[in-house]
Amino acid sequence: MSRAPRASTTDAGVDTRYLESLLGYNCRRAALAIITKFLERMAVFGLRPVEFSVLTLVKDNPGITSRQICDALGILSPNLVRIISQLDERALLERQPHASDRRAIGLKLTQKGARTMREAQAAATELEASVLDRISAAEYETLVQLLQKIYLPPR
Amino acid sequence: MSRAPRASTTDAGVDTRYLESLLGYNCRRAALAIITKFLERMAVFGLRPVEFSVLTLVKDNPGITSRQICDALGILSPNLVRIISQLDERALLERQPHASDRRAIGLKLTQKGARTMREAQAAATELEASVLDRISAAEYETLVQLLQKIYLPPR
DNA sequence: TATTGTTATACTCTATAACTATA
DNA sequence: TATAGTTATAGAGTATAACAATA
Repeated sequence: MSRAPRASTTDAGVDTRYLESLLGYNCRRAALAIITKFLERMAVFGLRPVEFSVLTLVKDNPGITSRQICDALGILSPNLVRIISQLDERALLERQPHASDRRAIGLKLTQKGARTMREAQAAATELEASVLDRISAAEYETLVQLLQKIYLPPR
Repeated sequence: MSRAPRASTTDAGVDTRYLESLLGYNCRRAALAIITKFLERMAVFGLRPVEFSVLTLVKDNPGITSRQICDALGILSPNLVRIISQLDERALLERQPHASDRRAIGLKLTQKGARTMREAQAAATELEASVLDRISAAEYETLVQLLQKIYLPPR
């Protein structure tokens, strides 16, 4: 694990080499750069990253519960309540009684929600493609796979 | 840019494939996983990620100003004031009049700060090494380089 | 007129405890 | 006794406006 790579020094002559050798620092800076563009592009749909993620899970898993969303996204249930309520008020999803468990609530997209997500995911895919200005398609695939090895439980 | 990789479905049978195809999502999840370990490991030094980053910059750039730190880390000056004050109160760094600009304040580590950072950076390097349980040394190097291509201005 | 450091402040995000209704 | 969803609330993190001292 070599501790001193290439980027000697940043803009104003500040030595940032040590920080740039740390994986957590680089992940966070890269995530921030990408999310900033995501925020700008998704503003037209009124969707922040969490809302986009929640609606994606509801789309691909009709009848999913809040608990399952929390587990999948790593967020806490009290913090999901308002998000779901607001998406419901905006008529992007609807809550329906769960088949077997009367404590739980199944979620599914409304027609409006489905339409919005078709457009939003198309925009997200465009954004993904735009990183190919900086890295090759092969590097992109490698990057995604390596990131998943970092945070996904080993299979 | 292929849109449906390997990890079919997560723990509770939830389909997360689309999210896992997005770079921003993967970066954020990986960053979160790494930062969680960082928080645990650095608790003994009482250092959060920002404080670790600030002290690192002060260590490698004695006399650095708040403005330069803000630029390098991408944080806003009003939010740095308290961080610097607290590090000063803890006697980890000290403020000294700037040589040429009487508006600015130069920062440098105290002896205690230097000692703390020697230990903290050793711990950080250990943490870096621990990701080699999940990826190879070559993959590690590749990952860091690709992440920097994402967020650093092209050179 | 612009910049460094600062205060005050607001808004979002994240985290914990505790309640209800079901299981 | 445990779980799904909820409420209330506290603490981080992040954002903008405005000021004093200096450039």
